Amino acid sequence: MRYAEVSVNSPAAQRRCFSYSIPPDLNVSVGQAVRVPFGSRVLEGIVFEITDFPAFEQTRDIEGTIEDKPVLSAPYLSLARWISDYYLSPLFDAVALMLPPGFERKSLTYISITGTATNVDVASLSEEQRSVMELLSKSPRLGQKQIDQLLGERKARVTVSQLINRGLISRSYELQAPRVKPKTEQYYSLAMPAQNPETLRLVGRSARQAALVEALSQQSNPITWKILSERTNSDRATLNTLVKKGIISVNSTALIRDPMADYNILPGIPHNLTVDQSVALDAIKSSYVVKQSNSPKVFLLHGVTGSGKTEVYLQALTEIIKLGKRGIVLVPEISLTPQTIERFSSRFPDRVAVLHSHLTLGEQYDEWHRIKKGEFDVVIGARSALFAPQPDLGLIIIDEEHEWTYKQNDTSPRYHARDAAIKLAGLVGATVVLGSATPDVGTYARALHGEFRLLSLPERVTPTENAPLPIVEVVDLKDELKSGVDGLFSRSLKVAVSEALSNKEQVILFLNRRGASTFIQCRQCGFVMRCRRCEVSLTYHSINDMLVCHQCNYHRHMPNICPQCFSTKIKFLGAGTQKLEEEANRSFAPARVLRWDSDATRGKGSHEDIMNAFVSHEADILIGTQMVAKGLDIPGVTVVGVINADIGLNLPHFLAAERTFQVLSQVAGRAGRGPGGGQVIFQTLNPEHFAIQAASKHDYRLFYEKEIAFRRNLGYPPFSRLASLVYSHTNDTRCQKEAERLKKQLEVESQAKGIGGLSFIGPAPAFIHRLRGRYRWQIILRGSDLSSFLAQVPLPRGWTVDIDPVGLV
DNA sequence: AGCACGCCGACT
DNA sequence: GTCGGCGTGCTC
Repeated sequence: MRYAEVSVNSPAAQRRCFSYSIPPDLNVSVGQAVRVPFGSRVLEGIVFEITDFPAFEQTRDIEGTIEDKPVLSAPYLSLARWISDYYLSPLFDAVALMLPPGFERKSLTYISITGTATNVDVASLSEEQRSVMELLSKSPRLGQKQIDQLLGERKARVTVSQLINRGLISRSYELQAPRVKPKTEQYYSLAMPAQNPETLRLVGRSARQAALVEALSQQSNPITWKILSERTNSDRATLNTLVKKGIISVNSTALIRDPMADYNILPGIPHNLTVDQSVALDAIKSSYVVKQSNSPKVFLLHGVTGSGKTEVYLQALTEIIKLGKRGIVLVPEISLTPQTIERFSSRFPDRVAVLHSHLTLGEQYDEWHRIKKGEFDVVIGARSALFAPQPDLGLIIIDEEHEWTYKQNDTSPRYHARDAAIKLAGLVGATVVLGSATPDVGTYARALHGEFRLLSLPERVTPTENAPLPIVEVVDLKDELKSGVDGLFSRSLKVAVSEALSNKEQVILFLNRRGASTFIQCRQCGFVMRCRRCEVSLTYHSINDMLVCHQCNYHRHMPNICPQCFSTKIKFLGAGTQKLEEEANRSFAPARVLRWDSDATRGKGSHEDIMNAFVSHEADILIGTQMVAKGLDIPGVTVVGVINADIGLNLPHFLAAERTFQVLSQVAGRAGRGPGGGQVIFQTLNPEHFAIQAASKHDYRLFYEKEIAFRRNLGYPPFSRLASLVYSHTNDTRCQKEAERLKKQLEVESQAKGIGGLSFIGPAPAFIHRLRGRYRWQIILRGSDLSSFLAQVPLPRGWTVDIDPVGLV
């Protein structure tokens, strides 16, 4: 007897496999999808291992296979295992990332009437029971869902159980039918000549059938019903009859749902490389032939905006394709625009697949299967495209590797695509190229330590030879206030904008809105209220007029005067895009102002539309939040103003400075992409803050040195690892109690196991304290190997774990 | 997730 | 006494 270790599609399975026996007549191999009994139900599972000895003694038989061939290969099973172990997610959640779109199938419950139900005493039944029996008398088998709809879920479950106990009905379980299939189109042609005596005999006296046969006999090639029905006034019934009689034959042809169908791709040619680009490309190329060695196969391509990283990616892909291998390119969701897709497709016409969540399920399904067949050299997509089944994978490129969107933080598994990519590359022997103008501090540290290889592109390459990076002016808003300037625009910004407008040039005004109006800052001296222990800014809660640290739960009263300069001008800061729009209209009339944020896009159409309107100079000033910071080159823009450069600094999170630096660097890169050069103005209350200084000087190294020192002092990553544990419950007090209880338990367990270097921050209310009617409290763990420690501690229901969290939870 | 079991308060 | 509320535990 042989046994299979199966990852089962049930949250109950957690990170384990379950052991099943393989019936002798069933052919099962590793990576195959199977149907297995689980409790009273039948579930989908993936075979991880086949053994002679089961890990668990009482095994049940595998019920059957779902497809003949394995759906996952060995490296992907290993990757799923790693994701599950490292991010502490259920194994099947990790597996599900790699399955074909729509492959995951739920278990469905069906209710059928039993033989004894015919002569039942109707009077002995309750009203609900009677209504269920009545519904069942009409159709012998019903989905549990239909009964839920009739009575409401809770009542339905109870009533069904009662009827089962009385032997009147029974339950059965089945796997949901596949949600997507290959799309086919039917082509019709005559199976025998129209004038054949046999044909005439079969058609008989039917005029309609004769007309249809006649119409088809005019066609030399098989045609679709759609076209056929336009040429005749036949109906489908006639067609079906003729098919049944064997006069007409049907051919099914697969129809590919192609997301690239609407693109008109013109082939592009490689650009000449600069010296720096060539050096980078050669280094990447040389890694292709190295089998597996000590030298890292991960590269960090650090290049300022406009330094030609994409050209290096494209040529690195060309080189890997020459070796008969293929690549995957990950870009942040927001950058996955038609422009980006065209840029890659034009270099590899018809050899680029696109994968992202806005495709229909059918398109995703077809792309996935074509990728698996090896039809594409390059797959481009957002985070989850990493798991595309690209055969002979040789190169993974992650553009803008510092972007937070590479971390999945809302649903399990809470994985980071960069780290998963490095793991996958190790498993298949591929090279990884991480690219950024502002690398993640952790990534840069690994590159400096030689774990990754650092490649630099310090110069801009633009059509207008060596266009320098724009000059950034940092304006101290405290000075403006002292000089009596009221409102959102400093004197410098006003002058710059007015000049640009009179030259018929365009302006972008950037407002960093995240976390606005919840922190407290002195308008006189710029002092921000922070937690003494955590260094993060305190968040204002109007309910009790208190300031709260969202990491350690430190509370204090709202001060009336600034603790630093004793001014009374201490208050919440923050302005919305609407307010900015109004003020821009007032100050710069008659300039045309266009607002770009999530509110504006909801009403006026897509991001595309707004962007196109601005590019074609239908507006003079573009106002926006994060969205305007992303990669579009608009030659007409000569002035970029950042209204509140320091708002990001005050997010209650240790990544606040890094985030601010990244956003400001990106914004500063927006200006001066055209021949006229550009001017950037940062307005801030903290002109001397290193994140703002470094961004204004386009100096990554300056930022990095200060930031890494800060991280070292406080023991934050990369000098430690973090895990965030969030407990969610409808009752706030209970939430707090449970969080405190678990913290104590974790402290006790870590001491009992002799694990040192572990510290606990909190418990405290999570940044988003209340979400969908439930309160949330969090504990932050700091240490080195958090996954293996936490794996040993069983967490009660209601807890979620996030390893290496980014952003605010 | 689902489903069973078991333990308490409001009714025929 | 029983029905039905929901906390707890189990699924190879």
